[in-house]
Amino acid sequence: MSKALIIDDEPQMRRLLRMVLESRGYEVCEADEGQRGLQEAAFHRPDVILLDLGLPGIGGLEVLKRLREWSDAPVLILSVRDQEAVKVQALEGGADDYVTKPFGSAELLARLEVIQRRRGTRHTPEITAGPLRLDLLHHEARIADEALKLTPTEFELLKALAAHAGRIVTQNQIIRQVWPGQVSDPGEGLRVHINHLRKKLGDRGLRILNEPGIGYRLEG
Amino acid sequence: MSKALIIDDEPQMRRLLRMVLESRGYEVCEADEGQRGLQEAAFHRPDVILLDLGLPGIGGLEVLKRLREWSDAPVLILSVRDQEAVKVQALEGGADDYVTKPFGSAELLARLEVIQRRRGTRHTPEITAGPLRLDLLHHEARIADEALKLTPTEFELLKALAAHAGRIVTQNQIIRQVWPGQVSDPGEGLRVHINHLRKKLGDRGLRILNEPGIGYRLEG
DNA sequence: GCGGGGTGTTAAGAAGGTGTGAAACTCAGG
DNA sequence: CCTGAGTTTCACACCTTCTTAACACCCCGC
Repeated sequence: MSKALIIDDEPQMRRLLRMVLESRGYEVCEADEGQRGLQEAAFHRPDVILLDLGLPGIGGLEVLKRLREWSDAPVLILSVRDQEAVKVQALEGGADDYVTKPFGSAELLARLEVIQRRRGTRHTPEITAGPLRLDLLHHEARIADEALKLTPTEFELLKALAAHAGRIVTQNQIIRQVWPGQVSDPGEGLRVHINHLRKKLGDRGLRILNEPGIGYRLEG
Repeated sequence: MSKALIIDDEPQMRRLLRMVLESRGYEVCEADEGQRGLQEAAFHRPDVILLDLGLPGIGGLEVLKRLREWSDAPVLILSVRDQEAVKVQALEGGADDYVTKPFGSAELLARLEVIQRRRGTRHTPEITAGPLRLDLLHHEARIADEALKLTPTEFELLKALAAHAGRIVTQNQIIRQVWPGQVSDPGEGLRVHINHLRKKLGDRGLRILNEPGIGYRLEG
């Protein structure tokens, strides 16, 4: 059973959506405003999010932006006609599809299933690599349920490596991710942080290997 | 066992509702008029409220409005046909669902359970974390039955931490929840309130730990 | 053996985040 | 207008983290 989150300020629209979704077997939660929508998303980890662009307070685009900081959940935009420009912005900002009000329930359900299948129903705000689990929402790292105490830079670095676990990650790629804004930094301190990470990882089945002249590889 | 409050001016309707509800195991209390309904709601803290829109004196909408100033209890509206406009107003005013008179007992009970379950998972009237208990409805905080005297900000802050007790809560997450509307505030005063909270928590098995550069964690 | 590029390790100063007390400000109630 | 609770701002000491620098090392080709 999939969980869906509705973020829309109009109670009638929420009610309509809830009926349609629940009739199809979705578990539904709602938010009437962007801020609360983000909280609900963090709390319920919905499998799909229906987001109205015309929200009061922080707008739909802003909600999407903040959501995408930690969540990969598929997002279906609900828009009215004459919002073409904003719609494009939303799609560029990480939305998966949109429907234009008014819409039929059949169309809505169809698009929902498409974007969920496309994403593979994966929405986890975490990265796993062997025994390692990174909780991006809480900035927590665990190896087999044992918490690691990492500094922000170390966490970001490990995230970069774990996102492509088993494959080489270029020094440039790492630097761009950990130190945004730097362009062609020689990566002075990178070696130091790699060193720290290796010590903290210890001997628990995870190793950071060096590929001379290229970058690093996380092996588990 | 759930408590239900009936607010309706027709004695026959109250009698019918009471029978249906009690047969399902509800504990029932009644009010024949809006003002009294609010008093009953405050006194009995019902788990669900059945509210007739066609009340004499202060109308159903007004009752709902005043109720929502302090209560999150799910409200089921009882309406007659040809009250579409008012029904919509009620839903916008915070009602959870409605049934149209005349209605079958099966439909009534089904809707009751839906709106209770809907509120039940999330809108928990309280949050607990170890010895700590937060009563969200009355803004009361207790540690092992000993009341804490918290300011509104401190309460909201503790709520944010307790909702994810044991896990890190990012500074951004805290700021967004406690000071909605701020965007990228550096969180000047956050440290001060954390300080106050720590003093008030004292040494009672609850600690607020800092994760430098990331956020805070409530440990119990 | 020697030198050079890249890497691992360590230490220390620089930078930035945090704890804390007190003062300034806001705002409702008397 | 004053008062007091609550909130925000400020200043400064303190601590963690980041960066920088220095040096040892290891693998190569020469």
